[in-house]
Amino acid sequence: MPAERPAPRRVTLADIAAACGLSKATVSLVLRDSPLVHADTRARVRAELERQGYVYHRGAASLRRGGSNAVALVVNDLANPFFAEFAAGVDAALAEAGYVLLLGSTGESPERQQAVLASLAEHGPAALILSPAEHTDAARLRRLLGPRMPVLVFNRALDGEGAAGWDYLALDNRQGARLATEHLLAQGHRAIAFFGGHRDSSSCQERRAGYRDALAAAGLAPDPGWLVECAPTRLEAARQAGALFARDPAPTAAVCYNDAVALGLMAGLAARGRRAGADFAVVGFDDIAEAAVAVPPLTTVAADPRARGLQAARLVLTRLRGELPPAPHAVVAPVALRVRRSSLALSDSLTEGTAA
Amino acid sequence: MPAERPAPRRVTLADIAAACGLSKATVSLVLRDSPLVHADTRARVRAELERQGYVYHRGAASLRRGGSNAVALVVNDLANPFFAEFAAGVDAALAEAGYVLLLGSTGESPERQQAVLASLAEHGPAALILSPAEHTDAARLRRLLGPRMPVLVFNRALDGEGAAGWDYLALDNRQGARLATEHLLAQGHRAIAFFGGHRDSSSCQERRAGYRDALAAAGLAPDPGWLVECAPTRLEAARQAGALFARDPAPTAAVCYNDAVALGLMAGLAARGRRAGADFAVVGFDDIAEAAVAVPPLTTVAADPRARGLQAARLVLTRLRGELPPAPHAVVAPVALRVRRSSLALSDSLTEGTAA
DNA sequence: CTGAAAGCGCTTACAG
DNA sequence: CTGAAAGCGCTTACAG
Repeated sequence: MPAERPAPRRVTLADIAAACGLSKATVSLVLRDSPLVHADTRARVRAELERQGYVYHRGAASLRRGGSNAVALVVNDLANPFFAEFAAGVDAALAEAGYVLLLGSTGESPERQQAVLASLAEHGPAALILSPAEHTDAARLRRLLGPRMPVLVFNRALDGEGAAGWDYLALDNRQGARLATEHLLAQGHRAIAFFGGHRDSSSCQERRAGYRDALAAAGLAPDPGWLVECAPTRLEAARQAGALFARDPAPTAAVCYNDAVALGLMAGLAARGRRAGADFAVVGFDDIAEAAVAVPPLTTVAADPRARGLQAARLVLTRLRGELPPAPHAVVAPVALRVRRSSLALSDSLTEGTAA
Repeated sequence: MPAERPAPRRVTLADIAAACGLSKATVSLVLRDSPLVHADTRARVRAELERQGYVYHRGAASLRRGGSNAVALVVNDLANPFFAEFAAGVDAALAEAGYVLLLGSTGESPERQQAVLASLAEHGPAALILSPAEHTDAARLRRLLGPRMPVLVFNRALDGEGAAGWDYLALDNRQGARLATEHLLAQGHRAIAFFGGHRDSSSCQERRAGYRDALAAAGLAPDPGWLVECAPTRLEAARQAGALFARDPAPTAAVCYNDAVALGLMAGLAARGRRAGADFAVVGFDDIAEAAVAVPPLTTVAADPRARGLQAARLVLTRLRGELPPAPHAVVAPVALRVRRSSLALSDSLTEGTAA
């Protein structure tokens, strides 16, 4: 920006010190509320700081001290409500603690993830909260981040040597899928599919395990044809809906990998003349905002992403304060079933109930 | 993080220089791809950089050069899909240009906004993209940000001296509301309300102006009772729905301040036994994801927040390159009507059409 | 094509 | 309670 006046130099500690007839050292102590400084001096400095519109230069301070009040957050897709709410939670907790958020997103690409992290790492964040892209190579990540950066892995497990020593916050995927499946069993469904997700992602594996747990506890074995993979997006789910009915006996209900898939499935069912909640029961996972306003409203497993974000940030802050044991800390966040109308028993009708 | 080994000192330019038998200056030149350096030297340095896992220290570089590759983005609420998608667009464009995103959110509180900006400013971002909180005091903001920070104000106009010289990117609110209103007129509605928003926000004023434009062009004057204020949230809108029917003649359609309000109104209508799209026509503004899956699908004005984010970031990057005229640059982004089923003429039925 | 030196704005022992 | 000096890791003229 071309300025009229010849670039009004930035106000520094030296300016304040000179104006007060003090040394930079003393002004610096005032800035950090040192009790060493005489109250009168402090007041004088404070006034001058204010008068000149001084802005602290954190870069310089970080350089000198070797530290930073920035925390990096890298998610897959900020436009995904799950991650947006997660990020909002992280941001709130960090801001409260006086930290600043450096944000990046990867679009599920390990390559972009590497590039984004390299760029963020140059800013020397105090810690990293990472929701890893699919097929992340932990060893490669570790090479980039070095041995000392505190890392909290969120949502998807990272295996191998690389991830050793990194903290981990996950949803209780297994329990969530178990609850979802039990709910359908309780409504009389016996032929229950698990729909969507990629088999090789840790969260999908865990959710499938919970699904199997519940079936096994009910003495049922899932028909292999009831395990349908698809990308965790609405569009793909709508396209794959037909795969559920390829076999005989076809399922009468499905536990879905997540809400996006569940909503896509509901659209796919409609396109086939089937009504979710009436002809076919559906349960999702995540409880995104749309779940409540879908028609019929979607029964789902609530992950409370904002609470997860707060939790993640607090974990990291605790780690930074050195108050966490050195061993990697793994936390599994509880999850709850939110029952709505997409998962009625086959015999129930949808004509009851009121509009959303 | 307590480390086993006694804190393996960070690798610096000096280390690389020493290992290569060169000076720091030369290594620094290699880092910035200076053509001055001999190709062999460059290769040698590159290899050593890689071997030692060197990480550039941008803080130090910024301190010396006086510049930064960070851009700050401050929005009202990251959990709001409109802002989440906007932020995703900003992030994508910045990352592509090698910039890094510093994120903050204000929750519509001018106090928090002031605090968040103060915190971000200490990191010396190259520029700021700000979607201001309601009732922002531009002069106060200016005092905090100083005279030199390039600022792009998004979405809501800031008035007074304070905002002088700041760039501005807005939606074409007036035109959007006009399109929405014309659409309802074309379907035969004559008694059309403007529902939701706060009268004192610039975007609400603009949208109301577009609404009046369209009515005036059709030779109609809005009944004052058809201008209903309410907070731009779903819940408040649902509560206020009744206010539309307080007067006689009651409107048969409403242009809503945004989609959240429109969805709330649809729920409020349902609670009163009226069906949106059949008994009462509704149009929204924003085209959030839920608009397409609502029942009936919501006709709305598409703002394409992701595209706005890309646009905002590009504007700022152009400004930083000094390629924009010094005068403040104001851009009004076009907006388009997305016709769906919530805005049918009263006579139409909802039984036609296929599922979303 | 490469090096020696100064300096960006802060903080931190160390004196006094 | 306050000050002088060194140094964090880089870049930038200036020499050569």
